[in-house]
Amino acid sequence: MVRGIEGRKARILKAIIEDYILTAMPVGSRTISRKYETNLSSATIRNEMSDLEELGYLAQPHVSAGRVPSHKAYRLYVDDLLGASFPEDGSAREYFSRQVRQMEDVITCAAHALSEITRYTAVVMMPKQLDLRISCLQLVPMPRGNALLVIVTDTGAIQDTVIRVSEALDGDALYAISRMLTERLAGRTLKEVQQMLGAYSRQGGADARVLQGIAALAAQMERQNATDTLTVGGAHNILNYPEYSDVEKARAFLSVLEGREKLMDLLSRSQSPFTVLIGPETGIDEMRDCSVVTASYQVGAGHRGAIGVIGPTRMPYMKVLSALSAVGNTLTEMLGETIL
Amino acid sequence: MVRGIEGRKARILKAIIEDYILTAMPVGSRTISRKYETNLSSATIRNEMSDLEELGYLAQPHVSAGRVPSHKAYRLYVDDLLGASFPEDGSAREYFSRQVRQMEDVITCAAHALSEITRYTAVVMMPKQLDLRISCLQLVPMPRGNALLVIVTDTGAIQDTVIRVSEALDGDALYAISRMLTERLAGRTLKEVQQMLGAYSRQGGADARVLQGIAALAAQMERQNATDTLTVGGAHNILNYPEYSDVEKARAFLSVLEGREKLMDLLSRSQSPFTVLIGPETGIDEMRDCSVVTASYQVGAGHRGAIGVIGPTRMPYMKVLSALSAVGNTLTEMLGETIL
DNA sequence: GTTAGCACTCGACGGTCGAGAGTGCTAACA
DNA sequence: TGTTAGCACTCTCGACCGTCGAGTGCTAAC
Repeated sequence: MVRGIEGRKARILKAIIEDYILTAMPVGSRTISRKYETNLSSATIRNEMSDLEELGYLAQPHVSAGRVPSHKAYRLYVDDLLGASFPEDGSAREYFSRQVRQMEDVITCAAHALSEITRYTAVVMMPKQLDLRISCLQLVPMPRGNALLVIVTDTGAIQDTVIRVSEALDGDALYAISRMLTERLAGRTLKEVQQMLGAYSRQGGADARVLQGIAALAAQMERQNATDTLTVGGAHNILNYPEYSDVEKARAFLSVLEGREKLMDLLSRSQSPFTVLIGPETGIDEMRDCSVVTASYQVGAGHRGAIGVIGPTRMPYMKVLSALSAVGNTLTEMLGETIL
Repeated sequence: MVRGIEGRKARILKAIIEDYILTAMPVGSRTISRKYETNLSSATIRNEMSDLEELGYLAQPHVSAGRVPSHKAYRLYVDDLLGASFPEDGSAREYFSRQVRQMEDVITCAAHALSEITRYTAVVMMPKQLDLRISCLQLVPMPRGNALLVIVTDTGAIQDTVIRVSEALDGDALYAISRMLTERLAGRTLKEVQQMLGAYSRQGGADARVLQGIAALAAQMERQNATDTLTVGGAHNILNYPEYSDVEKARAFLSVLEGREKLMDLLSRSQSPFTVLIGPETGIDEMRDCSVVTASYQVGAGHRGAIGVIGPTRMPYMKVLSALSAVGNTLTEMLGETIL
């Protein structure tokens, strides 16, 4: 324990917190005396607990119940943990074995991995990327007068869509068009492309469809990249914990997850390397019994994304930090490989 | 009501079912007398209800509670509905406005639409496609020595992945390779491609990476298409209904949704145009208080997929059928356009 | 065939009571 | 001065009980 509390008191507080994390039940003096501080009697523990309560670290649901750690106690406990080092969860990488297509897939994969490792709700945020520039543009022939329009940006982001083209165009013709388009559009930002093509396609003509398709795809791509993307995994893991055995509370919690704004806000407050928000610190009423543990990860040059775990305040922070650390590193690695 | 029950009894039973659907509370004789059959006294209704109970259409939770429809009653009610015509939900199309990339996106979109319209859990199944043949194969240049490998099949399915290539290869070179590969591989099944390339890539050499990439992508594509794909939307809508106000039940329900096998089974029993499985008919214990309403939709030539809604037995079947009908048709249309 | 009336049943609700858990306080002890 | 045993006290929880009200089934009259 960092400060404010010395040796024995600190040990007792820690024991109470850890027992409460395991059992979710108010911890009595006798439990501590038997399981943790076997050389002290329950009466002694009681005196210490009484002190700790006065200091604001413990609370009693009612007079004849045991003690429950306060948010202040968790704060102390977590700050202590964050100062120490913790092992990286070795099993994390296994969860990434599935097919990974591009950024979005990696993100989704990470969210699932994190929620499966921790058994809590996981959130992964991908930072927005502004002013993407087109690096390449290609039409791939498809059956029956369709073509797949693929746009690749300088950052390696990919977006594609199926458009209709004249049936007369074969692969070579489509490639010729692709080449010409790439020549004219490479290096332009998505916004510029939209403006340029807006003018063209209003003229109508044979290949207006292609140009319209490009403009639409560019617009969509920009829209998608201008906002931070957020993925949630294991949303209903929360039902596994007695804190949310009340359906109303669980529903409220899940609603917050659905309306992404508040989550965004939480993750954007993530600082490097780890941030822990406990209960009321989240600023979200439906999460007053939750903690949010976040870590940031590196995406290419300078961009930072964030990953986080949301669970009851009474969560095994050590394990969660290990998992976050592992998933965050894996993420940085994978995104470095495929994208940067 | 189709058979077994004549005029007034049928009307009363219908009234009971519809009231129960609205309120989720046992329906008393007085309620029916006042709200539905105002020209009959509650005593008369009581007599009829007593008959209906003897016939197995109603049940009493306890002697002084009202009556609750049995599964047999729902069966009758639903069979009656299925015989009639119902309006198509006009608002369905609005939900499809988002970006739609290819089959998977359409499926996801449909699941969300369906769950938002009905406020229940929606499932959408895409049928497996065996023996896909390659129609085109193309490498799109990406920054920093990467390329996007795109495979298009004759059915219009698309799969892509990022692979590393020699930095010396520019767009034209990649197109030349693409052309050659397409020439050699077009018309082959994914399995054949894997076999052919397995041999090549073992030889090593400069472009072994490309061939390996193709083989891997083909393998993945086949894996993905060989199994039916399933998407679930609005899973936790179930929490909105008093039938699942017990967290344990809700959890069990959500677990069934996660382990997809049982869902697959349910959807594969879907017959054209609509199928309704009531409570125990689902064969899933965790869903004994649920009904599953499914519809099938057309995917291209001959293939049929299925969409479904899962909610409490006491659901407004009429509305659900309307929604299914609308989403199913939209789906057929969209897949017809872009894929077929 | 329908209805009013009435006795009856059963769950929901609120109150009471005893058991058990855990506390705080006090006094004795090292 | 710190630790501990002992004890009275408080509070929750489950069991039990009586009341209330909803809804039924039955009977007799229309």
